[in-house]
Amino acid sequence: MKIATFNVNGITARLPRLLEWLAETSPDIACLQELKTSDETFPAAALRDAGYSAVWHGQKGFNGVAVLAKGDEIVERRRGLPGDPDDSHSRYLEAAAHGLVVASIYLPNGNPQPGPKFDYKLAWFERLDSHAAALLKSGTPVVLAGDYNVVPTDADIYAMRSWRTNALVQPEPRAAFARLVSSGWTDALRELHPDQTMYTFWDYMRDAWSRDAGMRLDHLLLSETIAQRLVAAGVDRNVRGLSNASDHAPAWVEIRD
DNA sequence: ATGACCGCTGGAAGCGGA
Repeated sequence: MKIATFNVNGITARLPRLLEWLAETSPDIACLQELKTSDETFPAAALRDAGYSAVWHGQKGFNGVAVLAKGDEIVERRRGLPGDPDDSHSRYLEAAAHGLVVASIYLPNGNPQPGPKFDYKLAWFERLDSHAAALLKSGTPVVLAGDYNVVPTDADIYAMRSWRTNALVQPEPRAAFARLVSSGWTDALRELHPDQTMYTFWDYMRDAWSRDAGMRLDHLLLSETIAQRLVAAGVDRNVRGLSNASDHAPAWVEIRD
């Protein structure tokens, strides 16, 4: 079974590329981020025609997350993280499909830092940490997949020089990510590819793609019973090189049945 | 090298993104 995550950077603009990618790679479950559209304008019919059921939490203009599952399997479990009733951003959606629980995560970017957006990022991370602990405690097989907006280590970015003050590489979100992983999750891409660059994002600016000036921002964290079944993990880099591409490429894991 | 690219909104330039 293949589970993927893809920050589409606008599902309206990206729909042709998204449908191509689904047809070519046929993930059983796909988590999407940055829909940048409202619930009413989510392209559910086109995805259904492509063979996928979906749950989604849209937001006009920015944010927005969805989970797709092959067939009619998907059931929504939760929209939004517990812990802050005033949080209006569409950044967390949890669903059950094909015998798993899967969450689509779009962690706040946090720039500029320091500042209120960075504080929001760290607070959101704490709420994710608490909820992830509750999921682990339940014993359910879980995949937490999405755009964490964290470059975990210096090995996950082409160069630190022009990003040193950026929220993506600060010690606090890095520590939060490391703490989350060490609480019982497996960072699937790093687990199977400890020494390779596994970039998932290349900036539109400064010819980042052609220079391979990328970074690893999109992660799939596996609970223990899923991690034991992990057989492959990768990034569909070619998707980033297409015309009208998102600035992220899909990342995926293959789980033994 | 603080470089100027995208998508979206609104109906122009500005915001948010990373």
